[in-house]
Amino acid sequence: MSTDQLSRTFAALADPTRRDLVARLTLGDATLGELAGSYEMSLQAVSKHLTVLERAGLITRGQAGARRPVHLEAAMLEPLTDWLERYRRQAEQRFQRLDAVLAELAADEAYPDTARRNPEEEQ
Amino acid sequence: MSTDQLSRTFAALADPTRRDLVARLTLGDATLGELAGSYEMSLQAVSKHLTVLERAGLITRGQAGARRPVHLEAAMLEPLTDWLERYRRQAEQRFQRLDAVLAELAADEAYPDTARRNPEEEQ
DNA sequence: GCAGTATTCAACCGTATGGTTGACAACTAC
DNA sequence: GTAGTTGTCAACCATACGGTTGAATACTGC
Repeated sequence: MSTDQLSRTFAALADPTRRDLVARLTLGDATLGELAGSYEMSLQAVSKHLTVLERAGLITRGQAGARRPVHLEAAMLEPLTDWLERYRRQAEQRFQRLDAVLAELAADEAYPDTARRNPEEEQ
Repeated sequence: MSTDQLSRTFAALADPTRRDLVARLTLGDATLGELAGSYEMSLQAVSKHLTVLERAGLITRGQAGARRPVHLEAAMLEPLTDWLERYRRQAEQRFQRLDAVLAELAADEAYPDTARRNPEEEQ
């Protein structure tokens, strides 16, 4: 798993326990002990999951004495949606261009004298 | 890395090479050979990355003889944006509710006789 | 059929991941 | 201070991941 920010964040969400932690934290901050109660694994394992989320920037841990409330940094989800939307849109646009090409080919079929343009390869 | 669909898809995108492959494929289908030329790793390694993307449903491989054109299934990006948007929005709403609570506390400060409601814990 | 090209399969290697347990540290409260 | 609670650190283990190389398979074109 590579070390750049986007990779770390995608990787952090590639685990159902960590996604559940994020979902849980949208309802409000919580301590490790509170969170760990919901899972059938050791408290230390949950703490490791939180460390992964922290290194991805998705959470921060407060320092309120012995209790360290975990806080979700939901803004860090945006780069992911940005990336996903960018390429989904780009693929969609290409699909529309392909539709146009096919329509043009159909037109060529109907009027065979029309010049044919190269249908593949964009910048 | 757990085996559910969402986990597989997030995990598939948690690698810069695979994200680059997805980006590349938004421009059009390509064969393994064409794709592998762009990376400083063996053709077999790129093929493994494609297998990961395939198991996540993000690509399909055609069967046109010896050449097997790789096709992006951009629609499979949607469940990810859905998940991200859902929780980003949920966190945002909570933040707005928190703002409301703080405003209310400020009002209580100004008019101390107003009854105080429990500011924490939602469903 | 044969030569060449495109892709996959298999074995292997180093490192990262997700989990465990046990010991330690830090803070709270009496 | 001493106890108790909360969280972290460290060592360890099994398995998965990302890469390599070498061999095998599948198709094309003569």
